[in-house]
Amino acid sequence: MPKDLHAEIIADLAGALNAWLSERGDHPPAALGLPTREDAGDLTLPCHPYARTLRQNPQAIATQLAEVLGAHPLVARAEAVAGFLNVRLHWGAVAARVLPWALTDDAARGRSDALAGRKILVEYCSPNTNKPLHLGHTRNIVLGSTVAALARAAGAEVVQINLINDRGVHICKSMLAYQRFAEGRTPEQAGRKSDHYVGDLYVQFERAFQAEFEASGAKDRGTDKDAYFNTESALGAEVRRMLMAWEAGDADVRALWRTMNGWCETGFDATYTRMGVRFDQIDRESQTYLLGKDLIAGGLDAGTFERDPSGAVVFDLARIGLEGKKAVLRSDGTSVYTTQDLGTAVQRLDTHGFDRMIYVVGNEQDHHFRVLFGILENLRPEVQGRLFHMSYGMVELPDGKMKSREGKVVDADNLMDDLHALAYAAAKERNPDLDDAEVHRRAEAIALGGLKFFLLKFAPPTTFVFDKERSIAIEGETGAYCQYAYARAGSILRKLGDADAGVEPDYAALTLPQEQAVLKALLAFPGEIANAAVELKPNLLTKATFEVARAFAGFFNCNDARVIGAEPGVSAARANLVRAARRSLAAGLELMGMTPLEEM
RNA sequence: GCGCCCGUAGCUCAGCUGGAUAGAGCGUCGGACUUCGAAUCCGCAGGCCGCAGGUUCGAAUCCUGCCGGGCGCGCCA
Repeated sequence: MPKDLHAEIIADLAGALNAWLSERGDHPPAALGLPTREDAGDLTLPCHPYARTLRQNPQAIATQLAEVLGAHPLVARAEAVAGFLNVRLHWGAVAARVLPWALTDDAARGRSDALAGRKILVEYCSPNTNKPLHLGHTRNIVLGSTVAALARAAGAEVVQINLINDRGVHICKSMLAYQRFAEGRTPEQAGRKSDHYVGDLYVQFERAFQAEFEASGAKDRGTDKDAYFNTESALGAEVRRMLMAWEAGDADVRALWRTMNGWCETGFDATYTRMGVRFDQIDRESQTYLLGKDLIAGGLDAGTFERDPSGAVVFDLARIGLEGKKAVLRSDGTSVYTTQDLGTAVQRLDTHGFDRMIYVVGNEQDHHFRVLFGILENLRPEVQGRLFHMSYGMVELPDGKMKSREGKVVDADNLMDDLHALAYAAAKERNPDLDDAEVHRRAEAIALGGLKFFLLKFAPPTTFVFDKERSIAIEGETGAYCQYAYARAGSILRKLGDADAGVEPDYAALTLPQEQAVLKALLAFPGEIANAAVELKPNLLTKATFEVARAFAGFFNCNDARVIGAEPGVSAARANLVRAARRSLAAGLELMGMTPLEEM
């Protein structure tokens, strides 16, 4: 079982403090934490909370506790300052415990049992089959796949699900455009990636509809576009006719639908492959959209739902502290989006019996998920606390937010091509004589790694502006910086060879600040990763990995801390420090779906 | 009108289950290559934590009210 050494050391010290405290009555357990002040040492305990129960001032308590810890072998110094107990660790002694652990224990690679034995479903991506994936999907995919990887590292059994929206009006628009404008051409004949080809048709439809709308003069009569589509529009009528034909199972419509969805999904698969993601389960709305009706009927009998005067079945949102009523079945008996979401969730509960189901969906649907979860908890009380909406903010462009209706989107494939081109140019400049295929391989690793790191480094709720140049930069808190640290660590070890084989490492000699910084980052790594997994905060993963990289860079550049040329025992100890850093770095990169590079 | 999210250094963002003198990256300025990769590293400067109250020994963090920005509030998906 992975061992979080940092937690263990803290628990060890806290145990001594708690023993002292409990001899003097009931007190909250000692919460040793990281100090905010740089000169306060390595661990700190505020003693103010004990002042009342011990009837002593905090400084006096801290002073006595300092004496308790002073004798501990891992403690170099314990002192009381302004009511705080500050502990400075004996880093030589700590190093002797940290490095053997960091080189072998799975915890140093981010593995934990924080979610051991749990079954976790992660639904993400959720594309529509009428246009290619865009930057928003990219954030979604990177968040979803990383959360899945983190959960797996934390010991969970993970099922990654992609729910494909493959039916509905928008699909019919592309299909109609195909019939009208495509002259039977396939994507191959048109020379287009197949999902882009379908997207082109969708745009053609929107253009034709816009022209029809403008020519109709409906706008001057005060009719907006949506209303026009649903009432007057000839194109709108055709789309609706096609949707009805689809629902009736019309053979020709179904055949075209299958073909065009196939084009889309084939194109998506290429994008997923390039991004390095893979799903365990594909759900298609064409197969799930009728689910939920039985559930509604049952809930109606049980009193969860009620029938309103028009005949629709509704859920009273007052039951979950919200206002209004949510229709779960139209008055004509047909289902709404929520109907199938309910059905799909219950089906997954029955087939998987999950402990957690995580929906990775943008924050514009926060309300929808509050309602959905509220209804589900009424229908199936056992899901309480098991449903999570991993809500995330929009990605904006340097010149404003994305608007798909205005065609103002960044296509995911094009974006990756752009980043690759930028990374390639930089790599080529650095390595003009290197084999071109190898330059491309490195450029791809830097481009995709940089993209993922950049998308993960922001807390999920944060809306941010995507910056291509920054995303592949090596300076600062970036993916390439972490890859570079990994490569430089490898460079030392290659040069070192087996020079330290059989040499007893002198860990007690690792007392330089640059060495301690690496040890600290290694110690903190597992806890951060486990936290990232449990709290659904992938930005903790980028942070923890970056901290290892940064500490290592400081060590690497320190001339007093050279591996090669140092006294043998010291050299061996430092070599193991490098190996340990490289091991944790590799783990961090892997969890983010990034490719480590031996040379850059 | 109601709900949710956000407001922190010139810029982009962490920190938000309360702890000391609020952090990181970028940018600016100044340093470090005869030595393991200078694509790096080190340092300086830079803050009414949107505003005003409240709770507390202690508030960026919790509560209330404002101000500013975003997203929602459908028998759409």
